Amino acid sequence: MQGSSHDDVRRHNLSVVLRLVHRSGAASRSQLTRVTGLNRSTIAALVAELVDRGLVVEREPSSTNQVGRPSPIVSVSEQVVALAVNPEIDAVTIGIVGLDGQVHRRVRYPTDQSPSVLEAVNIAAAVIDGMRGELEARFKVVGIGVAVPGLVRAHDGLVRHAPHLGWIDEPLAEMLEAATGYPVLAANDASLGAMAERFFGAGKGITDLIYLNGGASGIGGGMIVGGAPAGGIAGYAGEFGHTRVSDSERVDSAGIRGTLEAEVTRRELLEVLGLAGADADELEQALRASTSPEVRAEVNRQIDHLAVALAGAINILNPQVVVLGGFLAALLAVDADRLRSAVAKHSLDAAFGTVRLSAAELGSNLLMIGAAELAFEGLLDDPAGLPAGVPAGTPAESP
Amino acid sequence: MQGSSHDDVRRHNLSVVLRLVHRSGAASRSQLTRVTGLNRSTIAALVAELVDRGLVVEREPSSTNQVGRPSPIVSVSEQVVALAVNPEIDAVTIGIVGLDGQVHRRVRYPTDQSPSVLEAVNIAAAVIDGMRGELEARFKVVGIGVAVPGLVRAHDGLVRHAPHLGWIDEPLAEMLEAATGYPVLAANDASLGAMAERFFGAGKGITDLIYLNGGASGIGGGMIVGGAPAGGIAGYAGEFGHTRVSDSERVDSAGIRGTLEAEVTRRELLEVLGLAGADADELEQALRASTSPEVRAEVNRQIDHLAVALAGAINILNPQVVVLGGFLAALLAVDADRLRSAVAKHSLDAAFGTVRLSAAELGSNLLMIGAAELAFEGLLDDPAGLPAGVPAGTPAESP
DNA sequence: GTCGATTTGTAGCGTTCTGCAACGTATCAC
DNA sequence: GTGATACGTTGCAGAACGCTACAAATCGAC
Repeated sequence: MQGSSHDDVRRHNLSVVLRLVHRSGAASRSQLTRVTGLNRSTIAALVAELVDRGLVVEREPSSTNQVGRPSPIVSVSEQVVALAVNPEIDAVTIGIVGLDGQVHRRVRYPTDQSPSVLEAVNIAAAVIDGMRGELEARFKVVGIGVAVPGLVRAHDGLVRHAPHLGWIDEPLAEMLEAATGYPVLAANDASLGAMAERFFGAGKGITDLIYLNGGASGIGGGMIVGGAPAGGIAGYAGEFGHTRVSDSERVDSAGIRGTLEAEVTRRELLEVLGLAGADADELEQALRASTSPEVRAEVNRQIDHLAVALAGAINILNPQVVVLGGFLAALLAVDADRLRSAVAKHSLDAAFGTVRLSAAELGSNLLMIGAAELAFEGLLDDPAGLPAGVPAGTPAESP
Repeated sequence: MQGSSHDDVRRHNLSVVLRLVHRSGAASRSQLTRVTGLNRSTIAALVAELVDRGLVVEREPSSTNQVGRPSPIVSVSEQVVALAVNPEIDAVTIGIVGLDGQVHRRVRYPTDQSPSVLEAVNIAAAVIDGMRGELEARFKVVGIGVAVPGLVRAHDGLVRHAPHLGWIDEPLAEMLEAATGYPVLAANDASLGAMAERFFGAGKGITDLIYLNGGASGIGGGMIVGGAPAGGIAGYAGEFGHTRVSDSERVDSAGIRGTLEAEVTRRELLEVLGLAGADADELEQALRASTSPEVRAEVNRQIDHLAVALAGAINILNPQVVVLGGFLAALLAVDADRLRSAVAKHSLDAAFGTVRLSAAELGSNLLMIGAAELAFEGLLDDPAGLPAGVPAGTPAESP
């Protein structure tokens, strides 16, 4: 419950302008005046300050087809980037992501076995050190965002429990910060996926959204509630995978019976298809192509269970859009009608009537964009907070 | 995505100060400076404006036991009230609620049968007309808030579906506004209950909270997510009653099978106890007193099903507190340990570890306070928005 | 190609609100 | 009573935005 003063007004307005160009990619100054409701002269001053700080650039408009003096186009500076890190069971992926959402570079560093925290940190730090020349020459790095497949405590980036990596209570953010010298934030991968889809994917402009992702190791999710990412009190929110959907004895990765994650699995789809492995696109292709009644039965079984979980979430959250990623998107693609009517059977008409079921749009860049967004958040909240025009600090010694 | 100007700063600061005294009941000016971070002189000016507008009053502190010049105590004016209306299956309740959360008056108008919208509006309007003399002499009325047992569209107060009242697509707010001349807002009763408990009851100061209420006609709920009431895209959020908790064939009021509302019912508790009817306290007494194994078995069955729904909600929302009202509070009171361990069995340790399970505290005033809060919301957001001035019939101020 | 209409950038001024510093005042402890 | 402390009060300065007037750039009509 804080009061605000003039400094806050300026900060807020800078933040609003930077967020707008961050999300839209580019906007004319006159568009900014209309959207923000601020005065022309104020927008001019705000944009000038953002240009000074090296966060945005102005360029002449190309051809407007409009009467009147042309308004300069404001777009995000291509030099401002965040680093994205995503440790997985078989690799650590590191990326350079621009403030405009563009993924400049992505390095996937495969590991023989599931990496320990120390290994993951060392890999990330080594890759980042390798890029440091490029980063310092061409870019201004605001920080590092880490997408972790597990529960992450929001405020300090402690990994409480990442079952598939076998991590428990690991101070990941702290370690990576010490190893690289950049500020580090970490969050659950699916929550970041939700944020990415919301801003740059299937949920553009949506204020209430549920995102569910199906991966090799289970089902995770995230939500946007009332326009803000909902993390819960400690950042553990969004665990849709452990929602109960049946009375069966199957257990999930957390040992809970009859849950979504226990009933709806990528592994079983691959098995019934007779495939050893497949990426998301291949799986979807195979499911569509198959005419086997066994495959069909398994797909139907999984769709029906997925529907129960979705209906429950929809009844509780009344969202506008449900975004499905990974193999859940494949289930939607194969039989959207069945999924829709199954959800309808378990949900309230009023709440489900307006819901759109969408497949995720961002594909393999999803987590890079989401993690980067996490790192950008501080800058977007307070564009004047960081020192203007100065790249991030010096590297510290490795642990 | 709006910019802010000077007017907004002032409005925001007035709003912050009024909200603080609204929730705390009273605070010294020096406390306000500390909490808001604003300057002494600014607080003085803000409080002076709120006093001018008749929204708060200042009084001399009684005994501070502190060195230094005593700071005036700022508290909400007792003249500012909202009207609360709650149509139910067997009565319409109307109340006068102060900005300090005090319920000045409550009138329960019983009906022979479930009232139609028109009847409910007419009853409310008649009762309010009856109070009008008092209202105009002693109070300043900011508006009417209605707590409806059903789905209500947030922005215009249309009752989409109130199953127990048999209302479908009724423009309740509009009708009551026309009948009384006061601005009217309406929302789901359980969502308002969540808000009331959050500000004045078991969830004081909590930012992430789930509220579930068990009534004669079913189970409703509401949530506070990240400090804000979560209504979803149309205000239908919080329907925990229709969460699936078993594979059984029992159906709930919406015709959905195996849901919380189908399995956990007040009626069955009364039946097994051999009671014809009982209020919440009597039911709790009877359950505690009973030694019958049948009663025990039914209680356990209901607790176990309730636990599934709570666990699902906790996994998804990661709240700090779960507040149970109505007969659900009785289940908690009878065997909190069983409920706790049953929830633990279905939820993630990290998410459930920190959750407090509480009984609702506000009892019979819950919906009056919640509905009034809805009506106050506009005033709290913009204390200067309504015409300034002194309520009618106020004695002239001394020179 | 010139002229008017339209839209937007730019510069200077005024308004509003908050912060700050100095001073006044009420209470407590001795 | 006297000093210390905390807070209210007053006057002034600074910061940010809106407003107005003017300049500039584009389009369309003739």
